[in-house]
Amino acid sequence: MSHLLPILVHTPAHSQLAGPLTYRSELPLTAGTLVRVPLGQRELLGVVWRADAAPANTLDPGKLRPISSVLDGIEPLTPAWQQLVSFAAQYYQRSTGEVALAALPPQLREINTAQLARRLKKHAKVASASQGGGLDPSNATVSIALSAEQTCAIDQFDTQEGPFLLFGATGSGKTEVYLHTAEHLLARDPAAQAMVMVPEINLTPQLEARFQARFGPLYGDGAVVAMHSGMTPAQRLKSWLAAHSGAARIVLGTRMAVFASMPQLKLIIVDEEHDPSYKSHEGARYSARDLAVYRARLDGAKVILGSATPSLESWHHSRPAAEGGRYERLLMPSRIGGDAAALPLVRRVDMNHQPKKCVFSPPLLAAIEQRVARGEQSMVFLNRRGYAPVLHCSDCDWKSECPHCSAYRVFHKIDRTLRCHHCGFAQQVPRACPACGNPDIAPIGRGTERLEEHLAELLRHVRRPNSVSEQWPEGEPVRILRIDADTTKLKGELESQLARVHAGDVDVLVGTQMIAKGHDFRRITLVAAASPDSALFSSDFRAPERLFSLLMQAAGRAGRDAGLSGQSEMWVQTFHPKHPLFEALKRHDYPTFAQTQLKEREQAAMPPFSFQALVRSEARTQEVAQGFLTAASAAVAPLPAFAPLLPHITLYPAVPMSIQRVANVERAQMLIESPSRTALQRFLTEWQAVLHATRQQPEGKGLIRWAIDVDPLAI
DNA sequence: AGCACGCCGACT
DNA sequence: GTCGGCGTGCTC
Repeated sequence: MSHLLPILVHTPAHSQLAGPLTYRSELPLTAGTLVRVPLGQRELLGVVWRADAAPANTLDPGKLRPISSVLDGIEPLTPAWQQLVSFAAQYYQRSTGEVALAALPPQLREINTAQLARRLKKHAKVASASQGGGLDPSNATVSIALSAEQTCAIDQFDTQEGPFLLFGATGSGKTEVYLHTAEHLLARDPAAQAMVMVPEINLTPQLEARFQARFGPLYGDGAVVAMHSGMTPAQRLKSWLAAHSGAARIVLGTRMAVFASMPQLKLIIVDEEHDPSYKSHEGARYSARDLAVYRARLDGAKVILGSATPSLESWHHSRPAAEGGRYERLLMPSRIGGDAAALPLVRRVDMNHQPKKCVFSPPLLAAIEQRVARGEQSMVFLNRRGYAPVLHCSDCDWKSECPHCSAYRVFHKIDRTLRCHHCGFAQQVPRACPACGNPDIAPIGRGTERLEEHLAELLRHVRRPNSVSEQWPEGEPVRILRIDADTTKLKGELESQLARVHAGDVDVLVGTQMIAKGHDFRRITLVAAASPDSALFSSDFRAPERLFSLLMQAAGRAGRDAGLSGQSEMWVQTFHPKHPLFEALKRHDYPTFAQTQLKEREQAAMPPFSFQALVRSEARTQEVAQGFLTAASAAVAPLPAFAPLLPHITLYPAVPMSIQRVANVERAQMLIESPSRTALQRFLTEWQAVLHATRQQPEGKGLIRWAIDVDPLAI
């Protein structure tokens, strides 16, 4: 007698195939088993979602198709993993099939059973060969002296349940705490696994190296595996199988790693938990940080969120339990190395009192020159790449608008192009104004390219004193290096450029936020934010939080070498030196900043005191994009299912997105807000059907696509 | 989402 | 005369 099984395949929520599909199988299969099934003309990877009875549905059981094959050799996915997927799909309003299959390595979807069997065989051989390399963990404990704060944090971690928010200043040794907690865990439980998440691929190599150095000798080279989108499909499959089989003890990766199958997961670490990169921007728009906390509960694992500038959400969750907090705060306010390793002095330059239109204020320039003279390194960052954000004709007022987007094309002097940073459209810079023929078209504003050029000009006469050579009898010229997305497009370029900085082959580093994050520059004693003001008055209510976090992280780049930290400085050029954000920055005082921000958020009923979702729509015209949203929200009122929900929901009008047109597609959005997460969830679940139906209505004609973003980061 | 089928414009 | 555009429709 054959069994009927509900099986998930990759089908989007807005198709009629939202739920699991039913297939026949001669053999009974447990839930979580990976199978291949026919769907139409194709054969797809599927996951058996439940082992027992198939759901009653209207399909004729005689017409159900049989499973093609079972991917034996791969253990079924665990109930906890299935629950994580179910929750994520429901919370982020996507189909379970889409989330489940997107969480599996892409190569698993393509591979057939025979290929897989071959891979597994190879895999097993390699695994058994490297097994012998491990030492006895008990006598190999690496002893690095911990600070009192680190010891205290680790003790708290050991004795409490969590979730934990590790609030530690940059340089306070958070990584060492991560290593210790993982080490304890793996030594205590020979099967236990740990997951470590970092926000960006760029940051994985250095952390991976540290974990590999610590755990490789104990558990063999295969014990630490990486998971991020920069890996080849084959590498990803390999890591996934290692994690799934339990061979990998530590999985280190970006947000996608939160879905890794780890049957013995006992510890999750989310480093730089405030970083916006943890929020996915396509497909299911999940927050890996939030899912990590949820997953920890499902798997019975402990979770640590670490940051020097936590997200206001996490900070709020870690308020005292008496006030309703749910996270334990672990505090590490001091830098390692005692008084000598003090945080850098923050200097604000009031640009109102500097020469008009100057880019580098005289005092900042003098400070940089001083560092050069002392043989120390400086770092200047500016949140805009390219040479100038706009090209402008003074005669006819022509500007370098992108023909496909509602944005200016950025002037890149290096290859004399105008490039749209939204759609990628690039052209050679015209010799004269394309509108009126005026040859005098000028760049407005500045990006990192121009900053680098300008700085080189200003420092032209400055000489480095050391290593006096015959070629440069009066000392060598200043060496400036620019690092941004343009200089690091090719693989390995970032690494080689960072290596130059570390080797001391660079005096001044210029770049975007990229250089402010994570990289551990030992010899930098001056960090400068060239022009951070724009974020102060942004319409995005999270802009101040992001700016503060960026500046704190940047400040943390300075003086990491204890011997140099006494003289390290963070410079901020601003027209608003008395702004509370900079006041708090000067004192390195995140708690006060957070308190002020949270108070404002509470008064304005914004997250984390309310819950938001965004529906975005795209069409050829703004009218269609907005019309669809308006129609879908209007359709809600007469439906009885919404009656109990509507009192708790605020539906805002449809508006164009801040960059309204990208690649000739008009974009609109609608904000939905509620003081109750549950009410918002219920509303969205009901509304999905309405949105789908609206697409079939006249108002949906011409719509390209729509998507729901729960807990959006930018509005 | 894929992949078919299906009906209208510029090419070997 | 075909190749190929993307508009509906279906897949357990």
